[in-house]
Amino acid sequence: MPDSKQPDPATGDAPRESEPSARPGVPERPSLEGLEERWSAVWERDGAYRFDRAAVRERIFSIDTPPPTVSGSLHVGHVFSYTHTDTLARYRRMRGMDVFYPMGWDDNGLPTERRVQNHFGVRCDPSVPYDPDFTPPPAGASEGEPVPVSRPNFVELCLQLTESDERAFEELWRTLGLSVDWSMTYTTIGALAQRISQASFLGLLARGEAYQLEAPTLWDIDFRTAVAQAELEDRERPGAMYRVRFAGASGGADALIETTRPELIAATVAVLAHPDDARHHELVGADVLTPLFGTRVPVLTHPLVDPEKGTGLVMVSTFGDVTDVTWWRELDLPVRSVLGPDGRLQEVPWGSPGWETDDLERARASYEQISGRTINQARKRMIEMLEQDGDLVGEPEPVTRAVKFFEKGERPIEIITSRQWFIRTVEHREALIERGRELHWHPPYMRARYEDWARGLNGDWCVSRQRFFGVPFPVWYRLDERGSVLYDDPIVARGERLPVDPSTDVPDGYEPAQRGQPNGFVADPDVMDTWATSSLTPQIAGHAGEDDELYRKVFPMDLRPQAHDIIRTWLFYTVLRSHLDEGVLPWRDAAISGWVLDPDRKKMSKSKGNVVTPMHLLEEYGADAVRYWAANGRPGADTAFDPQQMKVGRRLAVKLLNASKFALADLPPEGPALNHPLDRAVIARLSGVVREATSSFEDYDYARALERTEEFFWWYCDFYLELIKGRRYDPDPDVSASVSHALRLSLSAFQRLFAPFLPFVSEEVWSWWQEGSVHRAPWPDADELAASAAGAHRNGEEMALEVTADVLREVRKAKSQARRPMRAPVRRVVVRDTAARLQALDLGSGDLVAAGAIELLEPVEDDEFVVEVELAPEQEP
RNA sequence: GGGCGCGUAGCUCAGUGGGAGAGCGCUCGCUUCACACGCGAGAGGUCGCAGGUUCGAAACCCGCCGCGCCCACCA
Repeated sequence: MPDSKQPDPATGDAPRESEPSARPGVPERPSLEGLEERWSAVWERDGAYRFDRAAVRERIFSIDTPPPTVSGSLHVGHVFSYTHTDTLARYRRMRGMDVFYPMGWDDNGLPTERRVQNHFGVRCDPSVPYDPDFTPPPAGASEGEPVPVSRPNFVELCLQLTESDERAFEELWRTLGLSVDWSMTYTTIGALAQRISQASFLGLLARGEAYQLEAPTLWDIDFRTAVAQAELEDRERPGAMYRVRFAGASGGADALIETTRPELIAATVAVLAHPDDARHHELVGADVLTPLFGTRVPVLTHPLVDPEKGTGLVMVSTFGDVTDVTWWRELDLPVRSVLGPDGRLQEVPWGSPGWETDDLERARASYEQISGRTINQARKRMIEMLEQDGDLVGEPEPVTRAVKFFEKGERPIEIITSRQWFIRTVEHREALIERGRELHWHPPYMRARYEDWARGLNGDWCVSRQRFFGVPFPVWYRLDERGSVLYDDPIVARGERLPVDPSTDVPDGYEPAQRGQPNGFVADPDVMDTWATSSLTPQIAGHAGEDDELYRKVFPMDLRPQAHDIIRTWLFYTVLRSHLDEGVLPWRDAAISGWVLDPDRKKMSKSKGNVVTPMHLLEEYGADAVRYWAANGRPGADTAFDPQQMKVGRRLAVKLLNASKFALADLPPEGPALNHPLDRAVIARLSGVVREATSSFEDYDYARALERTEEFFWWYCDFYLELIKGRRYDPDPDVSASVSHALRLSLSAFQRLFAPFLPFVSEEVWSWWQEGSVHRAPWPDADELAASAAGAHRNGEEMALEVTADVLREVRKAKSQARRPMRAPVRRVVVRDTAARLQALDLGSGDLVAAGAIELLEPVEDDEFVVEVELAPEQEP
């Protein structure tokens, strides 16, 4: 409860009655309840975190915030890493920087599509015409087949759903106290992001850095879209190794190969051995026949073949895995494609060119058995047929192997030939590695992940996706007089028209009626990989091409914060785009966060069902407490989810409330200088802590800054505040003046040191006695504090504080062991110690005898520190 | 198979050349004039294992073991 009659703690003056003070004074019973709501409203009202675009570049600190994927809800892992960034932002702001800290929402892409399909029970069908009056079926109502809707209708549903998610996300971030400038928010599906993505793409196309190619592509058979190497992950899957006989053609020797994919025998184009493998020398150069189909395939050699595996012979099919693609390319083999985009075996023209066979009837009959079936069904049937024909040799051997999956997919990736857009990556590999070395990594070892990834790239970045909710490619194709698509010379949109949707917009010089007609045009049907947009977040956030004055002030950015799992995607691609478009690194520093692990040290993920949602944590422990837990996670280190740490954080916040109340409520007037040794000593130590916290923050190590501050703060409360109580309440203003001064200095520093971590409680205690927001206050100055405490070290005063605390600890121990209260009087304390320490003790003995209720303090010179405590006899009740 | 990280008290983790630490948990005590959302005290460790460098190693070097992550040509 604010008390307007009490003296103003900052000045000691009585508040002016006529002018209601902005400073409410120290409340009777300070509390954490409701601080989030109260202060976030004030910060919003005052624009506390508003970016000031008038600032000069040197005073700007710009942050390339990760736009969280808008699909469902944020989890505690987001809270973790976004808190790390926020502490850094708040530190820089207090250092006087104008912090550019926008938020983005990554709403475009597959996760949203999937969510919309499930939520509304619809499916996108681009052949359906747009229905302007379409209303979706009520959520959960559709039991049966999903309703086909047009692409524009589908996109509308996506926008509708993401918008409500984004409101919920913003609400959570505000409750957590992220100091973002909410007037700068962007989305990856918005017009700005679309324009920048399309403009960048057209630039790359004009410079030959983007190209279109019909080639074997990583393909997800469920989503029916191409995916990129960076989106693959390995999953262990049980399988079996089959040994299969390929009969020698024209009476030659048989070849025994081993494969896990017998369903691809019809797609086999060669059998390979290692060039040095003597076992197969006579076979090399001959032809063998595929079992069941009788296709002639050559036996060739290639150094990648591992002679140790199986028989040393391997079949090459188009395409079973990425190695097949290498062999196919390097040995210039033909394509025999059996797998369709839907993951079923497709019709094959046996007997026509490329599908010649020594036994046409048998080939057709065999293929009849698997045509139209799924991969698993075809595999099963093939094994049965091979077994019947005696071409399956021995027993299949069960194996567990790593299979590549699209990270969001449910069935293994296949490789299917299709026309896709690519951005050149491989030829820039060395330059990109060099960019990675220019970047300052926190922690430094994270750079290895970047370099490993860059070195391991085996193809250019496939950026086209056969999906709907994304940024379309701004191109059309001409149709010839027969209506065939002419891919080689796309019509590109003019820059002023961007963003365009080629499926509804019409290219210059054409009429809408010419769409799909002979001599007319068609739209490129694809959208961009979501990373193709989010790799441009620095440009999007900075409004490149739209507000170049702003862009020049914030780009290249100062900081990219993100988690380590997306170094190969988000970080790598952003470096690539900036390198290709601007020829610079997109940021100077990268701060890499770890993951939140569940208590069993497993990664939290939706599929494991161990995800913790954060809102109830914020409600139960308070935002500051949750932030405290997060800020304890070292940069880059995976950290266990631990509500216990949140309780500790809450304790710390309460302690700051109470210590501030003790120090500031009815504080006597301060003197001009610190004239007591212990006051100078504590400020000298505080100066060291500020120095350490500052250098930790400069090194992006928020966790160390917090740890050092916290450690000293608890010590300060337990020892210094106890020691000075006598002088604090002394009615003689000459006695209390120095301690009053020290309390102001120290509390002011503590409140500011904690502000990046505990923004709500820090603002609360700051508001009791200071003008303005603590988050706009200058970061404590170690040199200034050291100057206030000048001479403390030289005069042995720091030692005085140390020895005084040592003795107080011994006195407390004696009382505790005697099971007496801490205020129990002590008749006599004998302190044995070195002369230097006894001399120092003398400087603090006044506070010591008061705090310990000591009647007689007796120093005795000795080599070893020993304290003898003689308690006064217990009084009878 | 390669790379990176980690291994310190029951738990979570600091500590990078000289004394083995913190918080939580546990035990005991204390209505103390900021705080019982508190205060004080205590028990608890072969610093993964083995070797080396050094006057001295939890720390530096070599090897091994275990855990995690990333990557790989995964047939």
